[in-house]
Amino acid sequence: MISTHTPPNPCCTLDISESEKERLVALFKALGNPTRFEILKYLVTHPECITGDIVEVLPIAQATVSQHLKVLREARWVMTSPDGPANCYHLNEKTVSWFREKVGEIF
Amino acid sequence: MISTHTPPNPCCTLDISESEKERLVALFKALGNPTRFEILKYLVTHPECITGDIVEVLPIAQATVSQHLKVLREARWVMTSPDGPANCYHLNEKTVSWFREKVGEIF
DNA sequence: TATGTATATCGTATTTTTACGATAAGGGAG
DNA sequence: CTCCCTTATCGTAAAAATACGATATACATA
Repeated sequence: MISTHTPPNPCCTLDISESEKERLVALFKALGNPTRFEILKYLVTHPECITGDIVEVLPIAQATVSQHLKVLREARWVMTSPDGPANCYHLNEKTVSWFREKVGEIF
Repeated sequence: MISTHTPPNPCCTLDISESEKERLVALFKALGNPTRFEILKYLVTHPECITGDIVEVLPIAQATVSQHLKVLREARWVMTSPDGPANCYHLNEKTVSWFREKVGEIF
């Protein structure tokens, strides 16, 4: 059988800047972990909850949850605001809508 | 300051099955890597290309590209069909639309 | 069947991620 | 100031991801 392949056209590429690409990869990476996905899913339905609530729901140590929350914070999937001695977590709606927009553009 | 926090309502959760969750996490994880994201981005604008085309574009070894392609295959982000002695890669449109749909449902 | 081309897989070294207990840090109550 | 509650960070061990050269596999052709 003879190959039907022709070399790809090098001119056309998606209009995504390097920094946008890095940002998107970071967002994908942050959610590419079962625990962090679970946390985000929880925050969708429990918009205002403190760290302790999340720790209670998950079967892992408090230190590990805190570490995962840090990853989600640094990826800006979530934001936090102090609530007495605790920390209140909620989705970062800006990130969510930006992510959806970009996913729509790419695919 | 007194905390304004009230315990979260445990009854409501997103309607996502365990298997759907695992599938979504795997999709996120697969794209949470700069090289694999680059490959997928390339496939969007170069719908029918062989492994060698991708290897030429990327600054990493052929073996590494092949390994990343395997991850994308196993996550079902891409499909492959033989083309002579080579392998022709293309996006898995079913996965793309399912992913978009689920992202829309969650966020 | 022997050869060349294209790609996947193997074995392995290095880096990164993940998880934990222990400890520190920040704020409110007494 | 001292105690307590909540959460973040530190130090570290184990597991997973990443990258590479070398090698195997698959296919087409002479």
